[in-house]
Amino acid sequence: MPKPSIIDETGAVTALGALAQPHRLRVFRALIGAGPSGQTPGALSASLGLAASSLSFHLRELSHAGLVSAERDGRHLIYRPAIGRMNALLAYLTAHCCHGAPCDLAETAPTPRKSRARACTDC
Amino acid sequence: MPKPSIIDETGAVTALGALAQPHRLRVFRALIGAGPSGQTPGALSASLGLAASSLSFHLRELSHAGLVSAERDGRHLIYRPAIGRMNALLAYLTAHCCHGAPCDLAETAPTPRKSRARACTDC
DNA sequence: TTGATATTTCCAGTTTTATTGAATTATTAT
DNA sequence: ATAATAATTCAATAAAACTGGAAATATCAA
Repeated sequence: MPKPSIIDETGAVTALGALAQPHRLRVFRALIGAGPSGQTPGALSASLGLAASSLSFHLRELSHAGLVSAERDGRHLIYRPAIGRMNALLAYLTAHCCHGAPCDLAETAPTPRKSRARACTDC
Repeated sequence: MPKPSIIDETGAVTALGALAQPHRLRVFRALIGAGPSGQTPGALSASLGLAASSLSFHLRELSHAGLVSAERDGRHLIYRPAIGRMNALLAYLTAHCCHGAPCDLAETAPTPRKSRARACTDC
């Protein structure tokens, strides 16, 4: 189970910024699609049509935001999505920015009897 | 009930970018906190300590992303959060960027019997 | 109409992002 | 050792974002 960490405002801004770029969102989605086995920059570069140096720049942004991790395997690097971090971002947005309706999925799910998370933690 | 619209990749990038700035995230959160009655730029400017022109710039970004709406009331403008759009963004991220665990809140909720939304719609 | 208030638009300056090719580092194979 | 592969870092540049003051716009009040 991915670590259920929490993210603070600064972290949320950084993570949002990391995803707020067409190429980077594609890279991240590709890694999500790849699953736990991850993908190498070479493969991403080929499938997304990005210059190696440009891709490297974007991977660094994602990594800095904590949304991906990298591990060396021989002369390859393997990048993997940090799902726990993504969930933390979603949880932050749901808690602080989504008054009234946590998220569409939860909306159709039956309300848990115990403590349904309040929409906006601040107010 | 806020319109359950959907958002495409471009829209998601724009919305993410709108929230990926400290001042704008604060502005948006303040509007969420204000609820349906909204807030005027003057009030936001005062409470957040932003220059009027700077705030106006940020409100335009949020508005352009569809995350807030504005209505004139006398010589005031009233900005309100577009919760439906925010939910659409959350839904997009959950569907496309959150393999394995839709979101922390849903995680603790009982799984609906019918069709639990697949984690990643693409893959 | 004149004046005051609320807000946006315009503008100039600064900072941050993104892109590309060349150089560099790391690893493997011969 | 040498060459080849995988990826990053560096440097230069172009484009976009952010800021704050001044000017413009819209509305209300006297």
